[in-house]
Amino acid sequence: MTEAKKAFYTKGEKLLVAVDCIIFGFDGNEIKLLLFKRKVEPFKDMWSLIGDFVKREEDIEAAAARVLKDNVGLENIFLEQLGGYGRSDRDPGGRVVSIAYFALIPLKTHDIVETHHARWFSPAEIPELILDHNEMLQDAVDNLRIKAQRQPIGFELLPKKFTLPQLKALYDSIFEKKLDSRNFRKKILSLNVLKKLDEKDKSTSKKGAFLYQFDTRKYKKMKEEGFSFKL
Amino acid sequence: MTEAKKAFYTKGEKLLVAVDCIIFGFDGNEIKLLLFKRKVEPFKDMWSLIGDFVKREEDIEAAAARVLKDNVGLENIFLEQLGGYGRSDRDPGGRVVSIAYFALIPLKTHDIVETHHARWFSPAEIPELILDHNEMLQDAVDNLRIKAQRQPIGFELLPKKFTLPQLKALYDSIFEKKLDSRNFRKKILSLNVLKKLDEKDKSTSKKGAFLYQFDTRKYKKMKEEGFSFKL
DNA sequence: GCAAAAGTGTTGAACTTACACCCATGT
DNA sequence: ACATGGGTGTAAGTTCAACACTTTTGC
Repeated sequence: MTEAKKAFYTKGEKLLVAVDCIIFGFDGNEIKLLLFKRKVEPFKDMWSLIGDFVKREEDIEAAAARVLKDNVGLENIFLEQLGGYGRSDRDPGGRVVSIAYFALIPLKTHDIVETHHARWFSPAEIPELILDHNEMLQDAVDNLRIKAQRQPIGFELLPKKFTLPQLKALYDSIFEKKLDSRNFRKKILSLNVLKKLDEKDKSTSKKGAFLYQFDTRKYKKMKEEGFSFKL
Repeated sequence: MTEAKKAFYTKGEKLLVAVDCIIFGFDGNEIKLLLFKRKVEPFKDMWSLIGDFVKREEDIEAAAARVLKDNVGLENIFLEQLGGYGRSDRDPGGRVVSIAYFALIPLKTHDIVETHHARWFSPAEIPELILDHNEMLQDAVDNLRIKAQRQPIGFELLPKKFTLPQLKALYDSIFEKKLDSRNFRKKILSLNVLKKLDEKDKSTSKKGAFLYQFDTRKYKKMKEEGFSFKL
């Protein structure tokens, strides 16, 4: 391209662009959030979402995936954009526009990541976070609630085999209220995406609860078409 | 801050950040989209969303508001973020991360903006747009449909006084199907946010249709609380 | 045998959908 | 008087919300 043609682009001011990941998990009982101790100034050692700067040749979504891989060791997990945060004074360390992503990671992988730099927090114990990260988190929670009613979204948070009481506990936790177990079963089973297995999980009761799996084909189809799952 | 402390920020690569605005309007009959002829290379003279680069000291939302003010002459209008678009190859002119916003502007102001550089398009005649703008637009339409069911969102598109047939035409257009007029009236009136005026608009029929206004207090309250408005 | 969690149905209320005719007025 | 768009009600079907007891089994 000629210099004249490039003029439009060169007059733009360049800014730092970051991605920040809100990582939700589920311990079988409650939804949890993975937070990290910040390693750099300003706000060193405060709790923070995990993030990084976007590289010049990198798609922003790829940057978010890289952050997850590097810090949690997971690939191919549910990752969806929440939105851009760009108040000019949001980061005293410099002008940074951040794109927030939220990720849902399944139960069994939880134990991998707890170190002195990273910890799972239950909603009640979320501390003050750096910058506008509490705001991002609140937006993510709102988003999750809305999504959970239109897509089988919470399902990304469970291991391959799970029980209905577990699934209900997940929804209870997302909506912060106890759903009616009979109505919940009726609704979830009527979606017709669950396969009942011949196995029971006896870890939480003497009677044991039947394990279920998603019927992947129906599940994907439904996800594409969207659905309404009112609770 | 010391040099050491700044190291984290200086190692980040700076990128151009832009905002692009999807501007919806309503002509009393159909929802419309305002597009602009691009003035610069690459893709000069192709149709495009309107946008600009974010300045170093400018909030991203303020940048979107500025774009609207400069190009459409409107301030204080409904403006909501759609999300960030950041594929590294999305713009052959340079590496630009764009934050898309959508704006809803009311009927009466429509006529202000038509020039040879800007035109209102009906959904059926949307041309090929530059870069990923068609993708942004599709996302905006999806978003609008979802929002229209949870918030009185379409209302931003109407002038202060409007008739129920107009409001129905707006919803028909957003959802691309003819709603049942009796059911529509029942639902919209049961929301209890409309004030019937003693005036009629006779511009579209001999009988004339009663004009309505929003009860601003109730309308705001409902917006805060959210609501479900299934169609 | 008892404690603890899993599992199971019904009923009334609320809401959604489908549907067709009269009204008011300008020409 | 007629053409045009505005306005109105009801009944059937569906969906939602509220509700309590029985089952299984490890201890």
